[in-house]
Amino acid sequence: MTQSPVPDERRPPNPGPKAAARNRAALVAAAREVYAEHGLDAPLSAIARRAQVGQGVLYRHFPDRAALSAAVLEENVCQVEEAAAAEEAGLAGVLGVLTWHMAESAAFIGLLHVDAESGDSGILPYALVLSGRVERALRRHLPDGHRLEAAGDLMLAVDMVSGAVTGPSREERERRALAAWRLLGVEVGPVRPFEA
Amino acid sequence: MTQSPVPDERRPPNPGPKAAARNRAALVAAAREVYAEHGLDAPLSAIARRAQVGQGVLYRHFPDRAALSAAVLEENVCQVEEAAAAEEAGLAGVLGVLTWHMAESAAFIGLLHVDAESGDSGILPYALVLSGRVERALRRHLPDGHRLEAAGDLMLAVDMVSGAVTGPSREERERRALAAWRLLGVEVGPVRPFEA
Amino acid sequence: MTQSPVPDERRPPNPGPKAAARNRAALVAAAREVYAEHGLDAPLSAIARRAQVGQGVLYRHFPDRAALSAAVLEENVCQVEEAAAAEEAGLAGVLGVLTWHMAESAAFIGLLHVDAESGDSGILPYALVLSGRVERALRRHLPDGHRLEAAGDLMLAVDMVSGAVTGPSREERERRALAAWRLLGVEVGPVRPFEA
Amino acid sequence: MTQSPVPDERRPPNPGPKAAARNRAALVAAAREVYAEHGLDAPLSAIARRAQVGQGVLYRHFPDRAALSAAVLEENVCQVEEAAAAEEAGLAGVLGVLTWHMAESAAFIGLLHVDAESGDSGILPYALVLSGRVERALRRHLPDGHRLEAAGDLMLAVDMVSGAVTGPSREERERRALAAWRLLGVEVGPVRPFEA
DNA sequence: AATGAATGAGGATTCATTCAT
DNA sequence: GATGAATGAATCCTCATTCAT
Repeated sequence: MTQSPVPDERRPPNPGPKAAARNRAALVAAAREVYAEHGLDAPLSAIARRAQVGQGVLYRHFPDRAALSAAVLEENVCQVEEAAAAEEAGLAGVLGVLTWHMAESAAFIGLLHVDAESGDSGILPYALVLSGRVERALRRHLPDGHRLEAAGDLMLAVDMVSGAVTGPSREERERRALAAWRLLGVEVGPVRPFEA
Repeated sequence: MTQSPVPDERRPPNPGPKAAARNRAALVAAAREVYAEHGLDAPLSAIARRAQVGQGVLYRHFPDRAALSAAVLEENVCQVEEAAAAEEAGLAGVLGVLTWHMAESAAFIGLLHVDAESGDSGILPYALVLSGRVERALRRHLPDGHRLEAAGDLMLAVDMVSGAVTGPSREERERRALAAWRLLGVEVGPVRPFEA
Repeated sequence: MTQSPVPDERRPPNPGPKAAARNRAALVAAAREVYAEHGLDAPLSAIARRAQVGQGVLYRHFPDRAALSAAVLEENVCQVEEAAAAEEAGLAGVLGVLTWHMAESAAFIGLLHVDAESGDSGILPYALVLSGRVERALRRHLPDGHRLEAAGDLMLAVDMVSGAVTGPSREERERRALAAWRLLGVEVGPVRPFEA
Repeated sequence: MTQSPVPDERRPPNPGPKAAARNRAALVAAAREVYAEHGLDAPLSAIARRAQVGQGVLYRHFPDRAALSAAVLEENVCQVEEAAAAEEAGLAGVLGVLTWHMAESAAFIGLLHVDAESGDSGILPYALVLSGRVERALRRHLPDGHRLEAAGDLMLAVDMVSGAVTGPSREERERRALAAWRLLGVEVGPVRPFEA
């Protein structure tokens, strides 16, 4: 029983390969939104729909669910790295950017925690890599003798804060994140995206 | 021709209403196990199967998924309350019991966080109630001037620790929880269930 | 993202467990028909539809595609065995029944050949068992000195005949099967189902 | 500012119409391999990929799935015809070549049987043509009074043998083909491709 | 003429939920 | 009150086919 789509009198226009890059970007953006609204288990079809793209396109760009989440997270991590690269940024500044992402999107919160939740997850190894990149970005600005200097403490703190960031609204999430950093005795700069 | 009360060997003997309580308990226990293994999204059918009970029984006792999770969490909270009721327990002691539950089960970790993740959730109000009960249990042993004394800080800390408790193994989870409490500058007693 | 079917104001009646046996039979019958019309790769949904049964029921009774095909084939093999068990039947008689099934259904033709075609197939082991049962049924009536007496020749001949049985119509298939047996120098009795 | 005819390194150099023939050949070869490995239902995309060719090229050369299979079969049939054309070849010799192809490729086995299996198939008429060509090639060497001389018997025998050729390995297939010819009382020459 | 991205229908499979027995 | 079968919607994923470049 071979597949045979309807003889197809009327097909939507095929925008051609030019759309490839646009589609990829649209998918990542859509994923970010959908993840934020419905969590990481949102149906892939919803993401494709929001990106105004066929399901097949999603699969072409991201072979599986993990690849898509990874792409979203990757973007966030890049922003943090760029913030760290700006020489004038102090630790507080970089943490501000990091915190902004935490408040912005439930996805970011969840993605750094994949390790525990899913045994099946193919994100795991990649999440570790990203986690390492975040750690390096932060540690670069960590003053000697800082209370999170000991090995492991820095990322544990990040985990703790992101774990505490729950709440239905963006504002509530930001409020909780700041309170969490305060409890840890860490100063955080203005909560904002990098250079936006 | 007398009527023969043969128990109809094709059907299990009707256990009578006595079984009701046993079933409920079996379901909660099964749910706890299944949640720990497969997370909170585990199929309900798996829980019924593990409890050796028909699917209908599950629905009789718990009208929806939320009710079942709530029942599991309820048990944990009770243990914490009992620990707090034991006069000799200090804050550290109660936190030890709380931490034990966090390490024991991924379910417990997740359940106090439902508020943010699920818009559909009917657990929310109940989770708040339980959260309040945990807070009262802890606050009862909170010495004056403790660094978590300010309103909100106590449960925020609990959230932070439980948010940091990720890791595939029980041991790893316990290790992370203790490290998290240490970062918060809070002393924790022996990690153990209440009176076991 | 949990599954949540429409709140469901109107559901078709649930016939209750009584229907289980009827459903299983309906599925096998439907499968036989659909296989005959569309081949072994026919969509399972078509079979469920023809059986007037939900897709889930199909999966409850037959965990995978192979299990369903096996059930169909099993029935055919049983008929051949019963034909062989009837003492008065000679080899020709049993071959007549076997040939009837070959002509009747493309499924039967294909199922004894699964070994080669599909690497993934879970039918394979079961097909071997069934093949053995057919062989024993036939060999029981094989006179000493018959030209197919040597090991392997009997089932090879069956394979050859069933392999030759192609043709869009039942009649064409029967004609070809008989011609094939004749080429092999084997006499075949009346082509008919067992006791029908 | 002269216009620089840099070949635009991002695009493969336009191979010109020369490539057309090469592509066609590559597709047929790829199809042969893929069919052998995955059966006749293998995805067309896999064939295009194996041929190192875009999907569009496949459609340019072969308007549908049937056309591609036909092309593969066509090549086989040509070999048989060439074998028959070599005067010194006896029937046994030609059958040897035919048998080699049967053993070589599951595709060849299947292709002569398309008539029955697929209602949709556009191959059917072409398969008949090819079947006729094979028959003429063989009959040319059929001695008077041969047991397959009667109309229809010759190709029926071919069908029977090819139908019996199942088995996962090339060797197993060859063994079965030879056993089948033996059962039919037909002598077969060395199993080999034509002039290779 | 070649490329390979986009499209979207279709098939497999899983589960929440109902309900006859 | 328990059982567990039936239902079918929803999701995942795969491909045949088209077509802009």
